[in-house]
Amino acid sequence: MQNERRLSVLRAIVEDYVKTEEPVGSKALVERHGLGVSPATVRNDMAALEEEGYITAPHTSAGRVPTDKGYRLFVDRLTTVKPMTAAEKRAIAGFLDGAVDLDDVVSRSTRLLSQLTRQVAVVQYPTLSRSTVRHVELVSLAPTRLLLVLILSTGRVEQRLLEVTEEVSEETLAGLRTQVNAAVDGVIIGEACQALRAIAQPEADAEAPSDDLATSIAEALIEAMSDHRSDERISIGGTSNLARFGDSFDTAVRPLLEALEEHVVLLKLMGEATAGGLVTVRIGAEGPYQELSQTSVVATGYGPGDEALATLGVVGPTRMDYPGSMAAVRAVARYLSRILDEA
Amino acid sequence: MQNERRLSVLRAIVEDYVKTEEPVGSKALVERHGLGVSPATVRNDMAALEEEGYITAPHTSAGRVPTDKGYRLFVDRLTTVKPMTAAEKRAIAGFLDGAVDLDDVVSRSTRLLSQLTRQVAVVQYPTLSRSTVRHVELVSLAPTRLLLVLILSTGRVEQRLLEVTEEVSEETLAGLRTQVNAAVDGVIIGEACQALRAIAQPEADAEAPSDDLATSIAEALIEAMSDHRSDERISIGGTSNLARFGDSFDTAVRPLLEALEEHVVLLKLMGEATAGGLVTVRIGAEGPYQELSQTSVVATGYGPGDEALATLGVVGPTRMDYPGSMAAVRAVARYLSRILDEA
DNA sequence: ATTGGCACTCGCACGGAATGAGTGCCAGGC
DNA sequence: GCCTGGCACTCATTCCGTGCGAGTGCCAAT
Repeated sequence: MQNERRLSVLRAIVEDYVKTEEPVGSKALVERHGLGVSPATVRNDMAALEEEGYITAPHTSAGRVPTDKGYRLFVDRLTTVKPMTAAEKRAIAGFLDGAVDLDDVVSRSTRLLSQLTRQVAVVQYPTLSRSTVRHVELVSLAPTRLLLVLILSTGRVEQRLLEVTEEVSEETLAGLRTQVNAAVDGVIIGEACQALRAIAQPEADAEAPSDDLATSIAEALIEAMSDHRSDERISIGGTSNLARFGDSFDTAVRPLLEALEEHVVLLKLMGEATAGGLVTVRIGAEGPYQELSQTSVVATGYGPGDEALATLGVVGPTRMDYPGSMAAVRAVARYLSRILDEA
Repeated sequence: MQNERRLSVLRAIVEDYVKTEEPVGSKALVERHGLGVSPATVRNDMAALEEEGYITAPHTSAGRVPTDKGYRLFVDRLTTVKPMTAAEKRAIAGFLDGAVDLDDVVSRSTRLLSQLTRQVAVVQYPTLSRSTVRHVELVSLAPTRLLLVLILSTGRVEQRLLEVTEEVSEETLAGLRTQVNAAVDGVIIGEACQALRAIAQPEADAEAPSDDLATSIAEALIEAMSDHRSDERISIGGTSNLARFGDSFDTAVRPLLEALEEHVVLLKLMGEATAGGLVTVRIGAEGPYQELSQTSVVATGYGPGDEALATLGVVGPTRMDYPGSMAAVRAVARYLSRILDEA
């Protein structure tokens, strides 16, 4: 693939097809785009492109449609992420600024992203694993019932109810509270778990105030920290945008709807978080799920300080406005990261 | 509508139509159901039923289809909610018992309900308004940054970050903590707000420790308590079940998908919470939303002690298995209420 | 290398006929 | 009086056959 014009032709085909949703022919191409050659020339180029597998003809007498390989080349080499307009930037900032807590931030981001791209938006809640512990609070609700509150640097709050066998006095609790906080405050999750394990199994230390109690508290906290469920929590929005693809319902929409229910699949699909403005694009059958051979994923990582705590992105049919989606995904991830920075 | 057999015919039509998704004719009716009469007789009854508006014929030479009015009569008089089997009950209990916190309970209920009914399930988070305050915790994260944690009797936990201008000492905070908790512990939300307002505006009381601080804390708590967002929080699941209705995509599925994004609309649709085993059924155009003339809602209230704190139910096309859906909705609401009772 | 010309290929939309499920009505039987 | 078998009728759906047109592939000319 060296020829310069051929690339332009491919670009034009992708752009036209995404816009019109119909196979595009040689004549329409030269009219709509200003490539100063005749349809016949374009036909030659198209034949070559088809030969190389970048486009395909649904049937003999129809125009051409990009293949997955064609889309891939398009996003890799033929497109530069167009920056958002100032107005869009303002809209994003304004929309996200009103958020009151982490849940709200995530749900607003989801709505925003789905509206910007008119696709289905997926936002993963910030992962626990790399965040740090900000505070642990122990509250006694009833004589034998405790509430553990775990506050993380991302703003996420996990709580656990804990029934204990013996009554717990306020003093004991206060002691434990300071002990636990001394051990884990400001510490990264993984190490905090280590520290808690040490508390849970006081190796013949005589100074442990109330072994059973400390042990069960520590275990509950460890469980809360390593809870898989939290890694899997995601927010989905804009499902109704799928209505635009009422045609190809069985091949494209149905499998996607099913995948959206399978959060685990979805997360795998979004892939590893890659922060720092790098947007990953997964096109069609480029993954292990052949049911999703018609859907693409545009995703990126986000998190405070360019550290990718979680992923966010949009999913939709392969026939998608990639430059627009990539720009929106990148912009939202950037603002979201900034908000987490401040918090 | 007096004739006994006519009612049987209507019931048979509804059951058959729901099962086969096709207009049902007189011949098929007498074959599949054991009504011991000839097709001709059934035809007469059908003509009468059509006259009265309970069924309609899509076109001259097709079978009959129930109208909304027909479904209405069916659910009101022709069906007894069939109890769940023992196995189903066990499955429900087992599935809901593993939940670790309120979020988990709600999301499990959603999944459960959508799997039982093969419809889209909607579960509203327990409303704040009628629940009581169990505990308020004030945590200082940084010298000028506080975290307020509000724990309610339903197990719901709301948190708010609060920036203050002056540094707050641990002692001041402890004093405020006891003061606030003394005022609101165990008190129903509405009254707790009253009590907090009293704290927020200490009417020339000299003993207030730090007016500004107390005021802003109280205000943040009031805001958290009366936050509309929480009343609107709902969990949706089983969207992929809509795929079964790939036909009638534009008339049924698309409007429903759109309604599912509009949580406010959805909540209005679910209607007033009616607890105590009473299941409400809204059929087709029986509401203000003409876009949803093809969708029905089966809902009920739930909450601890038969007090309806929130609603839960399923939405789907009017052609729905009403007895099954009603039974599932009732069963899940019952178990969910029981769990909230225990918590 | 590009271009105009031209024959060719198919998918699709349109129209008419055949099909058949289902109805409405009527006259006769229990 | 209600039920039943028979019969003519309706009309959506299906199946072909045809014409049309968009679009291609190739070739000869520039």
